[in-house]
Amino acid sequence: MARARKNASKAGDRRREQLLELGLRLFSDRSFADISIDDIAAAAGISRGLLYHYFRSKRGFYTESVRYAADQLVASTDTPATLEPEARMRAGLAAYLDYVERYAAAYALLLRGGLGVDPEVAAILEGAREAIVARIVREAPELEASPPVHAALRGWIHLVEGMSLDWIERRELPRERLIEVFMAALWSIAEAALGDLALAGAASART
Amino acid sequence: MARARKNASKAGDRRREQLLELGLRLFSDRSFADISIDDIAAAAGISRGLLYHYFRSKRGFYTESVRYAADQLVASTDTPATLEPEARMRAGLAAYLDYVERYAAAYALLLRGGLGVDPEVAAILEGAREAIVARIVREAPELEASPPVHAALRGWIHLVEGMSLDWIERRELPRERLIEVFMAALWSIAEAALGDLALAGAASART
DNA sequence: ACTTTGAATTGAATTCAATTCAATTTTCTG
DNA sequence: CAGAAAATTGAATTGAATTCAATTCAAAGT
Repeated sequence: MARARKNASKAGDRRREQLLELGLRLFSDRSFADISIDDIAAAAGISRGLLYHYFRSKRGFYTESVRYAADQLVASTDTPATLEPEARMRAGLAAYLDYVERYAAAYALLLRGGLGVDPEVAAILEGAREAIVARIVREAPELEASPPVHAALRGWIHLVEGMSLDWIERRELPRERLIEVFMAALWSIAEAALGDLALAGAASART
Repeated sequence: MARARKNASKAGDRRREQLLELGLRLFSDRSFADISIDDIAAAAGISRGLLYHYFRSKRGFYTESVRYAADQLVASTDTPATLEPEARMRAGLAAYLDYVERYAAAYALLLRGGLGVDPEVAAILEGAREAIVARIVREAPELEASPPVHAALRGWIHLVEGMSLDWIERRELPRERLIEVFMAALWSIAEAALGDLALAGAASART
């Protein structure tokens, strides 16, 4: 029975995941309100009721789809610890844009959730941002972990998110330039948040 | 009858506006889904049906509340044309933060699309951003209206929005420093978007 | 003052979609 | 194979949004 449970649960997990991937696609095409449980069930080729076996509610399904995308994103931007801080930062941004490009729909879903939405979705997004901020602070020796730096980094992430979203829609900047914008903004924002010269050494050192 | 029409319509508009203000308050406390038409009607002291006299639907009511807040925000950040460009920019940001502080709830509502963010709400936000970008370009002589500059400015607005939202919740930075961060970020982002030295003169001139 | 007209207002009736649940089938294990 | 647990279904329920026919109200013209 132990194995049964385990197998069953493994099969169940796979199915769950397939459903979440479907959710990603559906919710990035049409809005939450425009999609009914029946639509989802039909698209998945299962019954209405089975969806409730896997997910608490329609909203729960949406929430989990968002969480799924957020986890993917955070995981896919992890970078090798062997790189120098600045190179590592660039590598992280490149990986971020890779994700944005490859899973444009999932990324849009994630951010279309908006800056807030319902508390649970907001918490998921906040968690993803916090994970990225924590990683940057851990990796960038010249940024001390003070509240101003945190505020600056969170702001910077909003910039990255907003410009990335625009980028997949309009392609107004070449990819490399976009990364340059992110790098330049990161330093100037952190510097300004701390006060005039606190980071001057580090900032000019990088040039 | 001409006067009757006009009066009637004027009274109707006033009422509509009161309802929208109520909507602003309600929707920033609880989420769209958590508030029923009956809740709204009860809070307004009117009947369910009358709400449908003034607004197409529950969603329509929400959408118009958002539009109302967006218009307020854009209007309240207009600045006197008599100021020098940089001072004008600072004045605009100060006005922006004034709005954010005074109408924190409305501001939060604005940036929270709502579950799944329907296209109409997204369009309202996009429109508000575009209005602000257009104003900045019009007022800042050193920014030519090229696609890269537009992309940079839209990104910068996301930064401003995100940090402002954080700011009212956590107050990690003093107001003046926040404005400094915005100013510093604006130049470095625009500069980086254009390419290495295009704005160098203007950027250092401001210091 | 009186009638007409259209807007404001109501609440009961309808509709539509989410959720629940008891029953059935499938899948695994001993 | 028996029998338990999980997967799966669809009919029944529920709750909230929307519609609408009826009523009140306020202003305008006569």
